[in-house]
Amino acid sequence: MNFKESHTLILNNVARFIDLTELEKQKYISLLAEVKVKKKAYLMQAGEIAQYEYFIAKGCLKVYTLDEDGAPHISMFAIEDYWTGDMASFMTKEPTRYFIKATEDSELLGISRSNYGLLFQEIPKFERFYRILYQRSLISYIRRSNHGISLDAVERYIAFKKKYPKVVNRITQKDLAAYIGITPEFMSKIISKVNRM
Amino acid sequence: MNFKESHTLILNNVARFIDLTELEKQKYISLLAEVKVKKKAYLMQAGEIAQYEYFIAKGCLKVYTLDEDGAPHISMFAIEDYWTGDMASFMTKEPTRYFIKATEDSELLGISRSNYGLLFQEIPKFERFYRILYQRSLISYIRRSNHGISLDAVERYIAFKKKYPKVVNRITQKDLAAYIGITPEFMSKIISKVNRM
DNA sequence: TAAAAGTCTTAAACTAGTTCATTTTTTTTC
DNA sequence: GAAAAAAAATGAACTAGTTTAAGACTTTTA
Repeated sequence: MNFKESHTLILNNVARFIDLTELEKQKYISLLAEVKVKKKAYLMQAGEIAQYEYFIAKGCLKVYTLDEDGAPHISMFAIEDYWTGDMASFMTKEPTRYFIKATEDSELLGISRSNYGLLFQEIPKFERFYRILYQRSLISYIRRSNHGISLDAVERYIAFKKKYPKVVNRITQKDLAAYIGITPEFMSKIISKVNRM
Repeated sequence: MNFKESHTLILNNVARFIDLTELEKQKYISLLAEVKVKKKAYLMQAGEIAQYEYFIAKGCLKVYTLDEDGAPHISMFAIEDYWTGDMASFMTKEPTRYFIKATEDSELLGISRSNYGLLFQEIPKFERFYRILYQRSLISYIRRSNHGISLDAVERYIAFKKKYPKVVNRITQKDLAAYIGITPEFMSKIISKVNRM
């Protein structure tokens, strides 16, 4: 994939909520950095300060923390047409507690902190874009955290498969367990149980 | 409390992120509805379509869903200077799955769906206000959903007490259990255990 | 201010999910 | 394409949190 394609993708993503003139499109693209991450490479590691927010043009990454026992907790799988990063660290400049690791060769577009600030000055419409983007993210986070509490592990697995059917086939069972919030052993049990149903 | 006080509160809240002229302040206030809810009364019930987003000037409310077994899961306690409602239902006009019930006599300011739309037309600065508000909510939701997964019940209780020391004394142990995600019986055990430490 | 309703405590039996240990299968790497 | 590394499956012993039940304490309401 050349960068023309990733630019088209991100412009289509933005066009969901705001209309940009040709000039604004060019300006926006000029504020983005092109980033490639090989499978198993890290885009971010705990302790660093997040310098970019990312749009994924191609590939798949897992976003996770490690608890005190060193066990990973995956908070999201980021694929094409999604946004990722650690907004808390990006905004506050505090060190992140997240790792972001590519599970496939991936191509991203990143916006730096200073360009993120510039963007609102130069194209105020982007306040609206991000207002709507964050509003929608908030809605889906709230839904998800409710599911996390009120459903048992089997139901959470079935809900994930239903909501992200394409993702299930691109990730390992172990990573899925770390996302669902159970051990790989129990995940294995669940899957063979669900398949038998 | 008369409404002047609640207006001052909401304007101070908004002033955290944007500056308004006197005229804009008046315009904004004119778009808000004054709402009072008595203790134990509902601000919202599952099945309704959310018509307002609310700012709490005074009081305390619990936001919760009921699972298939009829057990409540509290997703937040909303107190003075916080915002509440069901944004998903407010935005999509789908019926809400939430109940919002006052745990104390409360006074709120509500913005209707049509006024929310108007607000952005009349005072575009509010795109920025909500962009930042949602961004910060998102950050705290992400933090919280991570805690929910990686901490055990005792740790979740201690974290809640530390983060919201004023709220703990205003709610019942039963409601706290429904928020932490455990049974009231186990909550009772935890509290006597933590007090003995 | 008495009775009713709701909340809190305690304890024993139970269950969803963990831990640990071993074997089989799949994927990666040279 | 063989060897090494990682992922998946299986099973037995274990634990954090649930369920059920019953009595004590507090708050609400008439």
